[in-house]
Amino acid sequence: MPAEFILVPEMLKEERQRTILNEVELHNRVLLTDIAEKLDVSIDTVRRDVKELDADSRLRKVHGGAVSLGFANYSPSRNNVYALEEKISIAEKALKLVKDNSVILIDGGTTCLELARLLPPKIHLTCFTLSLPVAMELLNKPNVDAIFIGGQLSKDSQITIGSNTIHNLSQIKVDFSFIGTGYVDASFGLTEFDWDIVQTKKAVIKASKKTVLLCISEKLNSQHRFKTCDLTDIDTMVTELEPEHPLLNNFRNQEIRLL
Amino acid sequence: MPAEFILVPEMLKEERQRTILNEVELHNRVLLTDIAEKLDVSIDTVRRDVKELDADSRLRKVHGGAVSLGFANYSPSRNNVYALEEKISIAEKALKLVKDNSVILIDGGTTCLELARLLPPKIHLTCFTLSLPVAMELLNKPNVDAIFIGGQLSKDSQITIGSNTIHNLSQIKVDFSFIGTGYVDASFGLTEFDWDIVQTKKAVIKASKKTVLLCISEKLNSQHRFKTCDLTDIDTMVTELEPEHPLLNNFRNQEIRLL
DNA sequence: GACAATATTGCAGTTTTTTGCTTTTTTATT
DNA sequence: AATAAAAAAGCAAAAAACTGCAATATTGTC
Repeated sequence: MPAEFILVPEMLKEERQRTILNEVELHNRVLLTDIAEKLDVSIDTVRRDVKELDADSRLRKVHGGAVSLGFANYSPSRNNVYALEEKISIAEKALKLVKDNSVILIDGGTTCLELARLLPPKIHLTCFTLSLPVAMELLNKPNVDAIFIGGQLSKDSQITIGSNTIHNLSQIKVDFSFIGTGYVDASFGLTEFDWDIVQTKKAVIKASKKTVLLCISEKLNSQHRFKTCDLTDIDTMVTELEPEHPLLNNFRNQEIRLL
Repeated sequence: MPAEFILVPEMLKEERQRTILNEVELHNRVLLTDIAEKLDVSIDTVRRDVKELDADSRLRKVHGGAVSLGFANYSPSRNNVYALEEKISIAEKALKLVKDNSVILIDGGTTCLELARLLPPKIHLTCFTLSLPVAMELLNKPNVDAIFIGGQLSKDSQITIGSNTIHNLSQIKVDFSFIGTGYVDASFGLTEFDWDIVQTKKAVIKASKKTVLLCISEKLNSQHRFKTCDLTDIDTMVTELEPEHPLLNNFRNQEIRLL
């Protein structure tokens, strides 16, 4: 810097960062260049400030600017998830079926949510979902193009259901869908407690070239009142067990891949 | 120091620190160089004073100066929504426009989220939204029939955008929509940073009989690159200010209701 | 009051931070 | 794949902070 231009810092770093934060909170999104111009400092300084604020989790740095955290740090309490270990191991196995640049659909339920959570940051996907928690999770995946299937929201299952949802599903065809189920039995197939959800799951299966069922072993050999589909409609069933495990014997003679 | 210039300290250390503290409280920040000049002591002395005051948690020392504690303080654990008080007061005012058994739409953004949050448990509504956080909130309202407008998810704004969303919006007509905006100006109208979001907001407005803008006063008289609509397209604007507040003068001669 | 022990202040030299600029690498878009 | 924009890395100048030190002030004790 030429000696004759002595810059008196008219602003402390602290103030500057406070201003940036205000701007971000206020407008949800800012450009680094705009900030630099407004504060009359170099873009580098702004970039460094934003980097710091990001490190402190005060905002989120994005290419070219920054966005407010909002609810990005939304963390549904994962502590009280039943059989989390098993579900994670299922999700890990299912993850191997997810090919880069494919088009998939992820259903609701805690096991499917784990799958969404485990998607690596670098994977490139088009991912449909009708689950609010899954959608929230997909927001954190930089290379996943997430599309939400709209419709009426079911309060307990946190997914969209109903005719609108089903119609929207009828418009798509994905490579793989990953679904959960309430109950599964080798001869009765997949069943549910709720009629609306059954209708939605049917539409999901119809919208998929291949359907993968994620299901902890505890649900095997159980059934309820409304039927989603036969086991033959499922291409792959993933449990936390080894595929050779005796508990899976009933499912072995079906035309279904165990994983 | 030459013996003939004996400087009687016209100020005790105690007084000096009191003065520094006052200055900080008054202006939220202070430069060490300014203080040194003002008190006519060396910069080192000021530095040492500030260091002490910092150690006593009376202010926070930063590079080049000091800032008041309140200024620097933030509670990351606490709900870190910017200007939460104002937004709640806006949401409370807007809530009065929400009639039982009506059909409304709630946009994304923190202010709109507060509105969703404030919906009383007993209110009976059909509520559309394209915001994931708002949808999550609506799940807690037992008597609200929530419908999610599906489409491509925008990671930053956490709302659905794009042609599919716009098409879905074209199929509905709600009594009231409650929207936010990035920027608003009396003559330039509502503007945004993001083109896709503008298109979506346009579709929202078109899908509404009446549109209510929720906007904290800090955003008044600001603008950005893409235009959502003119102020005349908005029926009611809700800020945290009294409708008679001078800051709203520019907006008074428009055909818009201030609240 | 004398005097030693302690604290305060300013100064000079050194180290650390901050900032803007340039160059290279990465990322996004067409 | 090509292009343009943004980010990262390295560099240098300047401001600020720190360190040790000497001069001075203050305090406590006799």
